[in-house]
Amino acid sequence: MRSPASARRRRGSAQTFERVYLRLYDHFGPQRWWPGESAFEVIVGAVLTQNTSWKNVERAIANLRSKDVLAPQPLYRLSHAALAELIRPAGYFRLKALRLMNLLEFLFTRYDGSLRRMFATDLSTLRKELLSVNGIGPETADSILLYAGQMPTFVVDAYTNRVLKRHGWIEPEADYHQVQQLFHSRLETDVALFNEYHALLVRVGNAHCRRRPRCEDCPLARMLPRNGPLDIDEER
DNA sequence: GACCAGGCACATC
DNA sequence: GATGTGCATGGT
Repeated sequence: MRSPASARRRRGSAQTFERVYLRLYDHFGPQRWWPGESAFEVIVGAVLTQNTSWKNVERAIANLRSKDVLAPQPLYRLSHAALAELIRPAGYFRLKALRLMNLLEFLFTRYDGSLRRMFATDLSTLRKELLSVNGIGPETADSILLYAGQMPTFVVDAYTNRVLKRHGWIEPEADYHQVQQLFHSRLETDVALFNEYHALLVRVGNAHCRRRPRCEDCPLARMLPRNGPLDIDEER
């Protein structure tokens, strides 16, 4: 645990993170994430988007919707082969069909197929449970918790990492937990803030930090420390 | 034709 | 514990 004095000395204050957020919000406006019409659609999208562009995920979700199976019960009744065929455009379709089946199996055996019951569980417990499902890793679990369950956990994805690393805010080898801790320690625990902040990082990552090693022309240029990565607190 | 995209599990050392 | 590999479609 840090003393108040050392907390004041750490690089990258809560105020810095607020300034970054406001800069992004002013520049891009509200992102209104997650792009999905229901909590269940968010969950399915979170699995389908693993290492896959969102455009391809949209095709797969459109297939599910056209067959009227974009809900727990109907999706659970599909065979692996039928589900795989519908989600083919999202890539890794056999693997993702299996992962969705694993998740549905969990939802029905543990929570009787009820998302309301599942999200009534406390955050820490449910996160552990989701991580125990084969095919659900930290990013997918946190996306489900935040964007489908409205639970306050920060999502770290390829965009988050890209933006932070390109601007030198974090060490290149920082892992998922460390990056998440950085946000948890600097931000108020607030679902709407976590939601919008992550969505804005994706937006700026798409617009500016994609291929260039440094992003001199992006809204975040020169906003953060020139002298090395930020300190990561180990406890929240 | 190479490279990339909103990961994750598993094998191997 | 660290590193490498398979999984697959569609856009640039």
